[in-house]
Amino acid sequence: MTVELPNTVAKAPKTSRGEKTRNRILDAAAEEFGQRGFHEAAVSGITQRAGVALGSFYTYFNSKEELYRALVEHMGEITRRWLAERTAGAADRLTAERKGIEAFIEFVRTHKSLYRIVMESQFVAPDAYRAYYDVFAEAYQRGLQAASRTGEIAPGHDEERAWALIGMSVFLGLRYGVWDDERPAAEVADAVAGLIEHGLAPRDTLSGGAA
Amino acid sequence: MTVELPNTVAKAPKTSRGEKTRNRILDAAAEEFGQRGFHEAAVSGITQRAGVALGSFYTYFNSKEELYRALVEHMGEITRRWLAERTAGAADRLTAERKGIEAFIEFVRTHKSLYRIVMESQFVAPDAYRAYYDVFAEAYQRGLQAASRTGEIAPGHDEERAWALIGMSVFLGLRYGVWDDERPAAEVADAVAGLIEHGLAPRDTLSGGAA
Amino acid sequence: MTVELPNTVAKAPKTSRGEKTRNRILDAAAEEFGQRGFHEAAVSGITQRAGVALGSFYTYFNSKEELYRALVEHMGEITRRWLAERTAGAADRLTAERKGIEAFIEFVRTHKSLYRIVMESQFVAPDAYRAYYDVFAEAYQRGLQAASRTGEIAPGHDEERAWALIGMSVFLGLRYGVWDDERPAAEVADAVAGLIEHGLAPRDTLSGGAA
Amino acid sequence: MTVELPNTVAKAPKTSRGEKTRNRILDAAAEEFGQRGFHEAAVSGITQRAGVALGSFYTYFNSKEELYRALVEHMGEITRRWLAERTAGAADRLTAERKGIEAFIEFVRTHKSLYRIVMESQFVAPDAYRAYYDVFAEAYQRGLQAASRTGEIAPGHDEERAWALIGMSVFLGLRYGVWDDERPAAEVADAVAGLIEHGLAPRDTLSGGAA
DNA sequence: AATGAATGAGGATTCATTCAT
DNA sequence: AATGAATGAATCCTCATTCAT
Repeated sequence: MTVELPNTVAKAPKTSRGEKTRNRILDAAAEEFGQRGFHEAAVSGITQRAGVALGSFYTYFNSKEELYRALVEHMGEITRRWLAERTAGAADRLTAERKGIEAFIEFVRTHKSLYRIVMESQFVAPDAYRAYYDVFAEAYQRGLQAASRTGEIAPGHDEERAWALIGMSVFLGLRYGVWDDERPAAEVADAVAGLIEHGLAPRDTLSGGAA
Repeated sequence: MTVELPNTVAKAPKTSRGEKTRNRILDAAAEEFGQRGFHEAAVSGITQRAGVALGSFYTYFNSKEELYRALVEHMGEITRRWLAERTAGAADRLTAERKGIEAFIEFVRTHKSLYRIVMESQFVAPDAYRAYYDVFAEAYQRGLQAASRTGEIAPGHDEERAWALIGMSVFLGLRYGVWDDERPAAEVADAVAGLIEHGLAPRDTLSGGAA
Repeated sequence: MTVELPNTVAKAPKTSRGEKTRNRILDAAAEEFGQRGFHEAAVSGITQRAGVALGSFYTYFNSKEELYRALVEHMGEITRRWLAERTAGAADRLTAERKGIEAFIEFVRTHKSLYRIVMESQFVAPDAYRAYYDVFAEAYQRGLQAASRTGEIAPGHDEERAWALIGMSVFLGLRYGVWDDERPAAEVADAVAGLIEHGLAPRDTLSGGAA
Repeated sequence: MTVELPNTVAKAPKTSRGEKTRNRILDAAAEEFGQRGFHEAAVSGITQRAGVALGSFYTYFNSKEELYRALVEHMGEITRRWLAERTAGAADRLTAERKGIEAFIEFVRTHKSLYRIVMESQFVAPDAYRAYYDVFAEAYQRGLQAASRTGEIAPGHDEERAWALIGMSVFLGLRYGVWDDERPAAEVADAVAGLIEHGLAPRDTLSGGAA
């Protein structure tokens, strides 16, 4: 894993040797944080995993927390790329929704311990956590707006709908990705497809049920 | 606040004085944990808030974590009671859904710092966290089953639908209860009402949109 | 077990009910101290075993240590009585020595955990520990003096001989009483009988070996 | 004092500076434990004596108890070296016995507070205590066997004799080394020499006393 | 850059003893 | 006498961070 330190590049390496060391620390940190959580994780544990001296940690990062934030931001990019790739070819918005849920569950399963970092960031770096979801919500919202303009989905309050749909994915990811990963992701996505599709679909005047 | 220590009644007070002290500690702990989080919270901080000696903490609780768990379980009860009371009079399932979301957002707002304890328990007492939501999910699932039997909602995979709907509430609660509590809860609930109602409503053969 | 509080009777019970409570505490303390050692033993553990309230401990004893000392002194009496009874009928001093070793090993085995209290007192109440052995040494010394006057044993430095012989018993007791109690005590005593008997016996001019 | 950490080399220093610090802590610990005993001794007391920060203790030792054990094992080596050096030139086994007692008393006097660590280990690290004496007993036993094969001493049960003789030394060391160090050690050894020598010497058929 | 030794604040927990009822 | 609640000093250990080499 190679993490591009985002905006606040605190301590950039200047040699390729340094580059390598920094990356080893980053990888080790992802493991340590993912497996043990922020508070149980120790900087010394990270450097041991990385096979470097304790002091080297502070050559590249200003603090344990700074590295943690970097990891969260990195996860944001990873997540978005994963979802984008897997929902790209969707024929329409509703198909994209189903695919998105499936992809998210698979993402969580594939990055189970990494994903833990994101979840825990709510209590370690709350602003990073919020930023993680805000980015999604905004993109989601734009997607819904576009789809409702084209009539693919019913018009509605897109911000709230975006958060609601994100919440669905997150909890399905928790339940069927983190806690129980037996059930095929597609099956889970299919199980809620009706809920989402009818929930979003344009209302037909003749539509039954909820007026 | 009076917390009935659940199963593992570790150290029950035997006098009314003890009862009072234990409750003072419980209240203080809820504040301390809610405001500072589990790791920042100090037992000494709790006892200071409670106005009792440090040692008194251990007269009633075996550890900081045990008390934390007790609080999470207590929150489960509080939450269920709150929601039950506020969705009780709903005319039908779909109304109940909308009311449930509204009520949950209000709950979060009302118990903002307490609710933090629940969320953080995912990383402090993961089993307690899971139990918190499992109880909801089971009840939710039963509710959906009943409603689909009576034809109030479309039949479907109730377990997955339950988790999806819980996720919606949780994230709306996070977004509009914890992070931003300006927007009237009813307004938020209304904003997603269509999504839920059409999503769950019995399908009409003539219904347009999602096939 | 009933311990007569020795000289420093701190808090004597005045009723027969009090008498009973004090004795229950004493018995419980012997168990707790014997099994867990002075530092691991807790006053609350003692009172729990005794089935009385924590506070009652201080109705009868001024401190944890005071009780401990009482127990050590009590053990002195027990030990002496045990040995006296078992060496009483000895035909002569040398027989008494062998019997004494056997009896001591058996004593240690019979009171294994109680005996621990004596040993540990060296670090908890050093004066009590010393007193325990001083009493033995003095009696031993008098015995040796008498025996050497009657010619039963060779004359010698009785104080040093007394301590040497006590040391033998104590270590045989530790090795074959506390650590390993399989070997019949009589066998162990027999195994060192020659050492003691020849060591103490009157020297014959024709005696070989050590001049 | 330089202690070679035995088997479980937990945290070996990698620089000479570290080596020095570890040794300072070791020396300070020997003082603190020797003077105050294991339970009264505080890690902070040790580091203060050593003139290092509290945390440095844990740079080299995993726990208070681990260091204590290291000290006990170290004492085993010291004791054996001391005795070996001082009994080396003995003309025969019986002389060696007398010299051994004298040397042991002197050892105890010279390392009075260190020796306390060994004695107390019975209640802090019982296995280390037992190992301390087991090593002696085995060597002692081998020595007795060899001597009885050459006819220097009477044949007999060497294991039991070894423990008996160790017990003698230990108690003479306690009485005349720890509690009272006025009497010249040689005098004490001489006082029990007859006991040991006649006790061990080969039996002459004409020997009087004990048949 | 890299190393690893040194630091010391911080915090949970224990438990003998006191005291009010 | 008996109870058990209340106290708070005491102590071990962790670990992020700094610094000298």
